[in-house]
Amino acid sequence: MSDLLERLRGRGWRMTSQRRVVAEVLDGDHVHLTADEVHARAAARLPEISRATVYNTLGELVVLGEVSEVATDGRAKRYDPNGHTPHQHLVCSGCGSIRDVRPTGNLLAGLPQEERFGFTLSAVEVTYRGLCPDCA
Amino acid sequence: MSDLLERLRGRGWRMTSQRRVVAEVLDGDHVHLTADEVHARAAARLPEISRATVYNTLGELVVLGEVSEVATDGRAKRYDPNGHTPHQHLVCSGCGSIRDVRPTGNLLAGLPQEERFGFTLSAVEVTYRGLCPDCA
DNA sequence: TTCTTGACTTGGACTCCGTCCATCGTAGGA
DNA sequence: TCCTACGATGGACGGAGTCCAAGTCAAGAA
Ligand SMILES: [Mn+2]
Ligand SMILES: [Mn+2]
Ligand SMILES: [Zn+2]
Ligand SMILES: [Zn+2]
Repeated sequence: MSDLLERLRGRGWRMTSQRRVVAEVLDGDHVHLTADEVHARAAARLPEISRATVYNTLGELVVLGEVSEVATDGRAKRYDPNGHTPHQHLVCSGCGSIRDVRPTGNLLAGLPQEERFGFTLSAVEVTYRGLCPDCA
Repeated sequence: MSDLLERLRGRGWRMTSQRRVVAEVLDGDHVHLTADEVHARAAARLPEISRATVYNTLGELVVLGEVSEVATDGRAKRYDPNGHTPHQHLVCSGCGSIRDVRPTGNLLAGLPQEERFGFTLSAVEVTYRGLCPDCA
């Protein structure tokens, strides 16, 4: 994602300091931050950045496929900078921590034709739940 | 779920008209209603029932395992009366409709040991996304 | 370099979903 | 029938996210 800014410029984005800072925050550790966490980290570099702009920018990055949204529960959505490498999530039922995981096999294949009810499948999201070593 | 009321009585539930009505609403079609939809249907039979009571009762039913919560997006949670038969969901990206589906195979088996990071797995949720025949 | 303009940002109001709480009512046992 | 602890009520409250009118500024034009 280091060339994210290039790709955005290539797509005609006006490169503002706000967008740059949000992109840099996501470019750091591959964790799964909430919008407010992104805002807090962005504000550390650019104090006046508004929540609305963080939401706008995250939404744009999602549409562009650079970032994906993860909604594991009824809490705040988390933003996943790992947008280009398909993967699934392992969520701790205790502390809520999230790990990226790569299950084997074709997940779509698990749903037999007669269970598809005429739908055109496009994606599968799998959430594995359990207790992490610390919470066990 | 027709004997739900029996099971609840057996668990020491005080049987109020409110709880009875909420259970009856869920006992109808096996659809996936939001809490407010449950409230609307319950209020058709018992006009004074409050939203708080609907939320309380749904929460209790979830804890008892009679009903499960489904959070497919950032919108309102949906309540699934199909609590005793494990199944997954097929969600239309167009209209948001939800169907119960039963994938084949052991879903937990898809996550190899070295991808479990010491977690003790307890459940897997799979959401298949695509377009329903109407939206395609 | 300066000018111009429409894309972008801002902050606050607003909505939606859900929780909390003080108070009132009642199911069900004595 | 009476008592009382459990449950219901509704209104205040909170978190997450959206919307909007007004102000700002990135970047192309000259
Ligand atoms: Mn991820
Ligand atoms: Mn279901
Ligand atoms: Zn944990
Ligand atoms: Zn549809």
